[in-house]
Amino acid sequence: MENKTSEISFLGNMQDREVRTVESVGKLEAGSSGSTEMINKLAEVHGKHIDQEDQENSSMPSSSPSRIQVPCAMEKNTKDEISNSARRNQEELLKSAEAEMDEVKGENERLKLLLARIAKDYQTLQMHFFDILQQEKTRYTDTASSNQPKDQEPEVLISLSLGITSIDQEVGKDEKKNSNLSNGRLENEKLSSTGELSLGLDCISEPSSTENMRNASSKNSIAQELKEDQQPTEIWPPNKLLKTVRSGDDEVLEQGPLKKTRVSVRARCDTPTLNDGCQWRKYGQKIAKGNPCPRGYYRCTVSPSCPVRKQVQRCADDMSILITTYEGTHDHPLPISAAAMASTTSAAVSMLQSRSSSSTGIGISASVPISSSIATNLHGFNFSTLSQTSRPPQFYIPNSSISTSNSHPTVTLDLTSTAPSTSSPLGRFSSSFSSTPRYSATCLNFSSSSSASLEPNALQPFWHGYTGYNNYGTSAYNQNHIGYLNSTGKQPALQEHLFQTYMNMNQNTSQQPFKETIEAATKAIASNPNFQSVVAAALTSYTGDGGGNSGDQNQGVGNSSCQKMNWDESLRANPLIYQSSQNGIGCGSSFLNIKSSSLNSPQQSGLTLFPTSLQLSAATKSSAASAASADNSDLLKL
DNA sequence: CGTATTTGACCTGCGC
DNA sequence: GCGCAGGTCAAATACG
Repeated sequence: MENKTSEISFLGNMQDREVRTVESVGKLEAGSSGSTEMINKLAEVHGKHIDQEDQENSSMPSSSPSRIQVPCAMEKNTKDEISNSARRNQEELLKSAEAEMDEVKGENERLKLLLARIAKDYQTLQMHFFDILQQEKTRYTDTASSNQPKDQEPEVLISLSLGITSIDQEVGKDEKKNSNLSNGRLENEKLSSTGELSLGLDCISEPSSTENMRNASSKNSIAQELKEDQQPTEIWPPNKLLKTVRSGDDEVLEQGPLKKTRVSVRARCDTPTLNDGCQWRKYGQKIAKGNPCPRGYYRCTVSPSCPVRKQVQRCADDMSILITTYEGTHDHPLPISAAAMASTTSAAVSMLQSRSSSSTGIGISASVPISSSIATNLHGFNFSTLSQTSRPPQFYIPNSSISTSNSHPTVTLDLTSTAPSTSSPLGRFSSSFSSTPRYSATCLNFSSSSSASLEPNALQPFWHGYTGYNNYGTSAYNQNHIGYLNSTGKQPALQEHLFQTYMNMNQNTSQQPFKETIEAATKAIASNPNFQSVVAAALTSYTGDGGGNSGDQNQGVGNSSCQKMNWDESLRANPLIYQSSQNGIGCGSSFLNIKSSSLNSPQQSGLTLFPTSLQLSAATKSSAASAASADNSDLLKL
């Protein structure tokens, strides 16, 4: 709405400019020897007809701002007194004014069209949002009454729309696929863990999100315990079965001895860690086999009980690439920067799970629409389960892939899209599977559309994210987060040393020219740590005081709990917002868009899981234009 | 002094 | 059962 308001204001200014232009022309004519023809012409252009009689008879200025008055007596006098040269000059001025007016008029028309389009988009989005809410509500009612007898808590909405999968069936096939495709790039990433991955927006207490998380729970539990209503999703409390998740509790979903799905993000990042919108505390570091760079272990500190952890490691082959692996589910609301990523990663997880649910998922090559905020911001990653009914705009991330290991599904998002042609993402991601045969997996190769495809909707997630977080205190949180990262830019000495050494070595050699300006711009934005702050500032400017979290911005973890509580209170005080934020509805949720390259399985289950979002298309990997157009078309479908 | 990071020890899971 | 590797814990250390 703020954008629209801005457009309206801008349009109003332009209209005012037009009026002023006409008025100035009228004054010019009135003050000199302007002919009545020109005056009429001007008036007609402006949509106002000035008849001859008015021009000749009226001696009083009209009260109407659009009416151009020419004193007759004065005009007659000027005809006699002003020379031809002066008349020509004024005619020239008149012509220039006409031209200016025409230009302004054209611009005005363009702005009108833009405004109409924005209004239409907004209306569409709003309708879509309400539709999602309605369907979520309906689903909650249905599942609570039939499928979830154990859930006594009304807050718990159980929805099986996402991730009811059975990966087991594909394990062998996946292994075979992986062994063929492996090349060693992801050797650093451990792909052994399985189960559910859900990071980000989805709070456990949130009904739909809880449901979604259960839906996203691991293949084993679903396949083997399909009849059991509650699917535990948390692995840290081992072997405990989920009973009921209560709203507002710090409890996390518990699950059996199942491992969680992981989402691995590969991104070129010159900072120690990706600014993913959360606050992390490092609790360990290990030298992983085959990689000189140590792997850092972080846990989320936004909430004391938050089980989400991540692993950060530089890629052995290319130390400019930072591999961040997320695991777990946030039990707290997330800032907008993190929320913007939630839908993307959840889409990736959903992709994995939907694929896994299929019995014929050998070697699926698919593209997953990724929130452009990932590519443009690289600041936030959340794994929130999505409502199957939501159909947010889709964005494509180059070189992203989903790889399901043997009972250890891993989603890999490759954001290192600078040189898609240099190495196939398929081969790149398959390497780890050969090196770790026990983790054989099917590599879901996402389309490697160039980053240019992200351009058209670059800020779309922020728009959506803001709509879902307008009471969230996003500004303060983001700024706080930025300050935190800046102040805690420390890095493991070895890792930093290795990386800095690498950067120094490649500083002169890695600056190969970009072939596409857009791609260069996208990369620049992605690598710019200040981009988030700019976006946050922009959002703040739109929202004003969006929430009560306008406190210290540069404080780190110390005040995070306070802010978290504020968010919790704020969100829970507003169930609608809270729900939407938890579902990622308002965060530019992205959905899977399976592309046709070697798509072996039609993914009936995937379609079932994402009836409205999953699309089959024939986009090619290198077709940035087609991807962009697809993005636009998807946006229109909202 | 409080908090975050470091780092060695310990635990766990998997393969042989 | 043993060894390896990943992952976690917690005391020590660093930092503001």
